[in-house]
Amino acid sequence: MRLSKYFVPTLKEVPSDATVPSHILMLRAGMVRMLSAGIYSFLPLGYKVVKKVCEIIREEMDAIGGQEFHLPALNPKEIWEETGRVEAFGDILFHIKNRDYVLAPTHEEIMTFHARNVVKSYKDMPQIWYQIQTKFRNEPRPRSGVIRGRQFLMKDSYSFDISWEALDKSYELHDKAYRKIFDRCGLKYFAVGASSGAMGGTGSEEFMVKSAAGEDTVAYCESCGYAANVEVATSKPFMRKRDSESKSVYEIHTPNVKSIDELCAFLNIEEEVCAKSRVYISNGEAVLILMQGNDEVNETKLEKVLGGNVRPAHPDELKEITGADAGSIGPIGFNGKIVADLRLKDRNNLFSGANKNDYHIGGIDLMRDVPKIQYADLRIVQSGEGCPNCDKLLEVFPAIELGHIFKLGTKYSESMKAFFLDESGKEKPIIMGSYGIGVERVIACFIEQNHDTKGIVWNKTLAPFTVHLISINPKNEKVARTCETVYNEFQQNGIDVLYDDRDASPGFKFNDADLLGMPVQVVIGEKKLKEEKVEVKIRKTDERFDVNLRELTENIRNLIETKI
RNA sequence: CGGGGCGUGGCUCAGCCCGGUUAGAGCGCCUGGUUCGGGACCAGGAGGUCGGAGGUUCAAAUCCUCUCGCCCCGACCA
Repeated sequence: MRLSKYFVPTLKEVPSDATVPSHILMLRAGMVRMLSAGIYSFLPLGYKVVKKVCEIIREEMDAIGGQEFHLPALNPKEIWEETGRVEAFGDILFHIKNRDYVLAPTHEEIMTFHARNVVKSYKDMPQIWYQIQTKFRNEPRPRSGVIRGRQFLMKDSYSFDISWEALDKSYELHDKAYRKIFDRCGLKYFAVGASSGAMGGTGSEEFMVKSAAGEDTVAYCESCGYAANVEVATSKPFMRKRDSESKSVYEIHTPNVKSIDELCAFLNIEEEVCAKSRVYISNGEAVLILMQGNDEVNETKLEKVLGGNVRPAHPDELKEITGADAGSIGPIGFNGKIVADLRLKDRNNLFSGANKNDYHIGGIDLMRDVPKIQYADLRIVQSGEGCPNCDKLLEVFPAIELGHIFKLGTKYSESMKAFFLDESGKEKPIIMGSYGIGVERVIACFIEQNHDTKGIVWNKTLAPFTVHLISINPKNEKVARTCETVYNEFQQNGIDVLYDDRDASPGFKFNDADLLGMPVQVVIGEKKLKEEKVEVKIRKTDERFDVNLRELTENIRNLIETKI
């Protein structure tokens, strides 16, 4: 492709509304343009990458027996009402105004609709059906370019099996396929166990990429591979022991002392001897939660302990329940359920609020003074704490979810009456799984992981072109003629080449080439041509060397095979 | 949905607080010429209802009200 005829509007300056590297670079490299918040147009160069990712996905899905479909994005609302998901999705689901249609945010219902009409016998299974298609979700806040959009491309697949054991196989196949896909794309990723959320189901795994632009927070152990969303992550934090002697309880006047830090400074004590109080409302009942020092309450864990939803008490409720405002609440004199984090188990000589504004209490012995206390793991895990599975340390960081695999079970087959007859002629619901990959996220994550100050650094798998051919001075006849020859020869040898034949200054072309980031650059200029040589540059390493013109194609082919 | 910020040629921004010539700059674009190994130079030129609507005023990019859009933080997130 000749750059002079190719629509690649590169930008020298950073567009003002982009902040994350992948977004900035996709705009600057002329891959995408925004149409509206969370809605992006892919330009030719960007779409070429999309097609490459899709092709890898297709190959790996086909390899596990997947069959590609193409389902409508426009769906009758009544199918979605069969599973109750019109309500479940709420405002996220786009509704068509002049007919009872919705824009599909995912396709469990539609796949199940087709399955129930044709998959009637145990002999018809297993099936793996997939598609790569545009999804629509009315995200309240799209962000980070294509990472969270209102319209996006997703590979979604669905497995139909006769038993849970068979589902395990389909799930395993997807797990392996996903790893191959992400490996082939050159992504550094890891898999975490996750709660299946509103999708329903019994088991799920998320494929994540570490990134500052991520919206999930995960705890990860480099050493043993333990990885979990912080919502469910556990750790081995440092546990402070009970002092050998317990002091008796005493009240301290602490005017204007609210936070743990203020308390520590005021009394000149360590954070570890403080029991921070939080009041939650669970099933209409006030529960006091005690955490050590500045440890934060993990509400997901708390909900599991208390059963059902929890919410923090409002300030006026606090006053009514405890007699004090936030900052002066504590376990002594609190009438109600008390749950403390494991880090406080059986501890003594603790400081906490007095349930009286501007007063704290010291010398608290949880064994002696708070007899009805219950203990549970309630902390949000933090970086540097011990991995629960090995003796190394955890790292906590934000991550982007690339893909998600679920064991759905019978949620959809039962509500939509997708039944089959087993060997004994008994009617049973189909056992389903669903599996998704965000196509644009694969691209954005790759760029997040593979860029430098000058631009994108593609690998040969995803690069829109393998070689970027730069003509230094196209007005020089020999340069122009040589470039044309090389360009043709590359193409005849199956080397996908982008040829910068524009009449622009060398620096301009070099910078564009670095921005676009093709793995290999071939520079043809008058100077080196005098010795029948051209310069070859590896984008990733910035390595440059001269190659004899006559050996160029052979050399580049070797380079592609071995070095990039 | 709460908080903050922004909206001025294609892009990045200045001007706004304190209203007053013809609304500026850099980049990009067009024409001609020179140049050609890391975002070249000279000369000439095109391009703006200052997001939109209403109001105040002799006078509004500038002040006020409403509205739309975009970004960031939070809430939410299959």
